[in-house]
Amino acid sequence: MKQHTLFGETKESDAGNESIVTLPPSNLPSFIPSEAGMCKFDLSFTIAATGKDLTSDSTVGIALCKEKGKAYYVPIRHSQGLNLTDALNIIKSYLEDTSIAKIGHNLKHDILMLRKEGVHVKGIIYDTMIGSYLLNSNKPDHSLENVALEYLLYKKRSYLEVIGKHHSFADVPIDEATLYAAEDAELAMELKELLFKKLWDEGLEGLYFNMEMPLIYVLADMEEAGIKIQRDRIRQLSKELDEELIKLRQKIFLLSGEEFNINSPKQLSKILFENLGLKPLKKTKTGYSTGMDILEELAKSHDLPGEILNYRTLFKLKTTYIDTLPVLVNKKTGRLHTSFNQTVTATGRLSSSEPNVQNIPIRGPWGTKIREAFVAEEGHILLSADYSQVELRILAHMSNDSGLIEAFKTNVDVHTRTAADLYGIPKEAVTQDMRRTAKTVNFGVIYGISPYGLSDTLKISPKEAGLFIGEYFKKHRSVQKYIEETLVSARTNGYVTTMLGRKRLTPEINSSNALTRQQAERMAINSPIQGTAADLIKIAMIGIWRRLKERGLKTRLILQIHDELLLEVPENELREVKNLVKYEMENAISLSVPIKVEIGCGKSWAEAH
DNA sequence: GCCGTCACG
DNA sequence: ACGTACGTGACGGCA
Repeated sequence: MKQHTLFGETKESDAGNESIVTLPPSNLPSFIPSEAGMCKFDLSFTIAATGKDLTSDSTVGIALCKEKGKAYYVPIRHSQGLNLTDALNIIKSYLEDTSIAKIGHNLKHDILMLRKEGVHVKGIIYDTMIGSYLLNSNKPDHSLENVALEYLLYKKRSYLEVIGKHHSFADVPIDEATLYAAEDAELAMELKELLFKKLWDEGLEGLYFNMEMPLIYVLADMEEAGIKIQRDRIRQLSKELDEELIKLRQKIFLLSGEEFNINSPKQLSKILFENLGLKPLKKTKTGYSTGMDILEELAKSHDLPGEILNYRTLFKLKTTYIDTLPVLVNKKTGRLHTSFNQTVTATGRLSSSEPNVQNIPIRGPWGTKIREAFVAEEGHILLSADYSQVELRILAHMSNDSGLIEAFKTNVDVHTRTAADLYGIPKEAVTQDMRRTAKTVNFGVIYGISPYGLSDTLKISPKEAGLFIGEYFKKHRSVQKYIEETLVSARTNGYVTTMLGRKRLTPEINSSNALTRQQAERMAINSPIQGTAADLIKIAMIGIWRRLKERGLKTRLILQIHDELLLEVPENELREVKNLVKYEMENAISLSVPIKVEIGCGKSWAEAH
């Protein structure tokens, strides 16, 4: 059989090699693929697409680059060029070959686009976008334009410039298209060399190769899988909400004495603070604040603020979820496909967009109703697995605080224990109110506590808040010491790290502006904790994904919500998958306290969680 | 395009 | 006098 080759290499057939990625069974570092001589060569590639919005995106061509100055453009759906099948066969012979390492910028996107063409990228990958992210997670933009500008001092021509007066990329003359697409592939190849060295210098190579790169495949599968929602159920909710909103509007206008746009904070301010003469409690940049905490306070002296809050709740649920989710259901799959963004957050968490599946309502009756519309496919069950108090457990481990460690080892309620400490009473005497206060303090510690922040949340004076904080640190000297050490290290190194070595730069930590400096200090305290929790669940996701593949199970990971994983499980796999998921999550890394995962199952997300 | 607001962890 | 809890994304209003 004749093999297409672009670079003149000889290609041995590797029939039967079905492995996707093969990495050590658990944890980091150890093994750098192309350095270990596992790959024949590195190949940089990039997809040229029609652009527009993602749903109607279609692949026009693919550029392949083996070394600088040596790149090819394979037209797939270009107005001029190859027959589609021939083109795809050439592409497959490279991108499905596990003995070739692939380089790209935002590979998950390209991998997913190619899957729609029946091309399944396999093997070792290097994503330069994620390289840039690991080097500085504070940057808001890791696009190829930006990264090439920062590291190569190269100003790319904009996509719109290339399209020019043509209708789409498919109509750009093929010579020009080749230059443009090949340039992207070349840039990624150059960036890989440069960023790779920097990652190695900073000790980030383990995180890169053993966590973020494998995770690309996991996230691609999750996005591709999507989740089923019951559209008729949501439409029903929309009708109910409409009726409620109409009633609320009338009530509000009656209380206000006039009609106005309730959604306009400016118009609302006039009603509240001018017409009704209520006391404005806080200012924003543009006027008086009408935020939730303020309206809750004002609700004590007038009926209107409470109704405004009710209105806002329902309006939010309707516009952001009820009316939007059905529109985003994919026509082909009938399911909802989010994007999991791997290079957005400063701490190492994922984010989710279009739609954001990480902020689907859960509280209140409407939260339940909305989550009831997220369901398992026929013959399947949704399984939700939740880390319990994961950030506090991580704090216990990182600070090595004997009190916290003992609390988790003996499985007592940690907030109740903190309450007993704070009030100096036995656990049995702790009231619900005391426990709630202690819970807020525990969260506060993770957020980089301050008397002002705590007083604001607890609605007590900063002085009282300061007493709580003092009492907490008296009982948890190790936590206090840990925080101080973290700050010292941030000040001297200019960054903080997670347990797995993920970095967050802290450029403002020595600022002469106290406000700026204190803000940087809170970030420096919070990031190692939030970031370690992010590392933990990422390792668990890769572990689960591998085990599922190993055992040939049909179960799919569907969603990640920071400390929760949602899986869609065929009924007959449920028992096995429950154990598998719990094990991988609880043993992803080893702490000096147990890691606890709670599992729930059901036909809907509401039932499972 | 920014601001205020609010949904989630 | 100053005055913030950490991390996100999406909406409507308004320049």
